[in-house]
Amino acid sequence: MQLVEDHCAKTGQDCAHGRTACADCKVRLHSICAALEQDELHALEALSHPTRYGARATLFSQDEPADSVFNVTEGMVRLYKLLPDGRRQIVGFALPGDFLGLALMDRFGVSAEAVGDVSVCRFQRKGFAAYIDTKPHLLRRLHEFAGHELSLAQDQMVLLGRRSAEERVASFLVGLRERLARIGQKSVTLALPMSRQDIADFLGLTIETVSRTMTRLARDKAILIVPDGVRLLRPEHLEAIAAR
Amino acid sequence: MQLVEDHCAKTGQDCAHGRTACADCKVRLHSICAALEQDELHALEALSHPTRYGARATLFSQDEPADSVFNVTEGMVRLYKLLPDGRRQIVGFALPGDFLGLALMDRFGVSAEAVGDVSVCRFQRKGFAAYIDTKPHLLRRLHEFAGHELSLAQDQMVLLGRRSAEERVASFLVGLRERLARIGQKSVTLALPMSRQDIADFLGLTIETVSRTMTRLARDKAILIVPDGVRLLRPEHLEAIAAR
DNA sequence: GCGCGGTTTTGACGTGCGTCAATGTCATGG
DNA sequence: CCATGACATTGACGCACGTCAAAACCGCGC
Repeated sequence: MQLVEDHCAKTGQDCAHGRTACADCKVRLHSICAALEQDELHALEALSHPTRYGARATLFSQDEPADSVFNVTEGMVRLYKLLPDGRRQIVGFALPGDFLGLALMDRFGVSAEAVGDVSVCRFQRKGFAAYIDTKPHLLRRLHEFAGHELSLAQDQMVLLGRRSAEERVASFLVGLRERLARIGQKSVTLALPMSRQDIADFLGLTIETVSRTMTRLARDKAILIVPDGVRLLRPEHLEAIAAR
Repeated sequence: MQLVEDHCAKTGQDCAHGRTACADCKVRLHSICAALEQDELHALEALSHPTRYGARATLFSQDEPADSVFNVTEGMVRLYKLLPDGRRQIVGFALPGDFLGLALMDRFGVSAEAVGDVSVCRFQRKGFAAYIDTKPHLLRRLHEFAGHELSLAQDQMVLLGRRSAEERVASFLVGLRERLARIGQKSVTLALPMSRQDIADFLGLTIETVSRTMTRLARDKAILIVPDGVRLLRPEHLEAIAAR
């Protein structure tokens, strides 16, 4: 996943580090931009509709026709499924550089909401697909990306099916840290813009269990709970719990 | 997912119905063969190494280099992940027509074992990739297939994170029935070649809970437990529980 | 038939996490 | 400054599912 670095080295821009979008590359195709030449990037950008969403805004919702594809450029998006009785499972959080609705047919099957304020590049599905058809190597890249997502989903299955509350919370923190590091934020202090309810719905727990578990980790000096986030005091310890 | 039907109508063979492979199509590309012309199918078949595995044989295992791609033609394969302490999560069961190792990079991250006896077409990853590069429409198909798998994985996350034991078992039975129906076995009597331990590890439960839950469903006359399988007596009832 | 090993079922009991409810924290706004 | 409301934490308690252990079942070989 050094792809952005590649691209940035090539263009001399720092679109990877979360500050601004490239002057020549508003679209944040972190995981695939290295496969694209400059003119291809521009072509893709020309197709995109840059859009902003406020906190809690809905990008799309399950069972609705999926006529758009999104590339997140700023902020965080929660992807979730609702059961008829209101139970919710968050199936993922999308960060800058992530694609939404890529590997989809005609329905999403998943809903997406902005966690805080969010910027995206939206594409008409049809136009996007048509462009991709002209760039086979780009399609391969997208396919690899889908494989990566599938692998994350499988890890999440293990977490939900077989791990204790403590292991879930530790994996969550460590996993988030890794993802943030990959897009240029390598701090040991993690921003957690999502609510405890979101974390609980992601980890298959309740608010209370998440809260108690974090308190316990804090008591053990593994983390420090700060406003809107967490500082990892003993990342090795968390990793040990997560890898268990 | 009527694709096999399309292909079979075209070729006049009945490769879809689980009896034999097509005379002209040993490879069972259920989900993609409709995208292929006859000569393309033959080209693909020429690349394949038909292989048989006995019960419990390992097709590949997590952390091992993934140099092959598999197309299941007969039998059932369990895909699972192991935690260091031996806990196991089955992330899926592969049926005839399914691909294994498709959307993968250099490692599988997942292990695969034959449940009973299994036949597959194995491909060298490199050769397979090279062939696919010459057929962009085939790659698109594979990509759609990956999207379908991702969607199944997300459903499984909801199941593991938010559903009761009864809901898990009912969804499992109904889901398996649907998948079997799609490959031509439309009976209300399901073969369950996998052990209770497998079912438990798939559903994030224990053997005992699976057993008790099935017994309860049987007492309620929703199912009838038969040797190595289950007959669905009131599928609507199960579907109601599963959809809940 | 009988014994044997593996799997499944059943029962009695334990516990990790869920539920319910009270309390604390913090931002917002009058 | 206090009132308000949203969210997070904490505590007391309950329950669905896990654990442990004892049958029961089911080929399979002799």
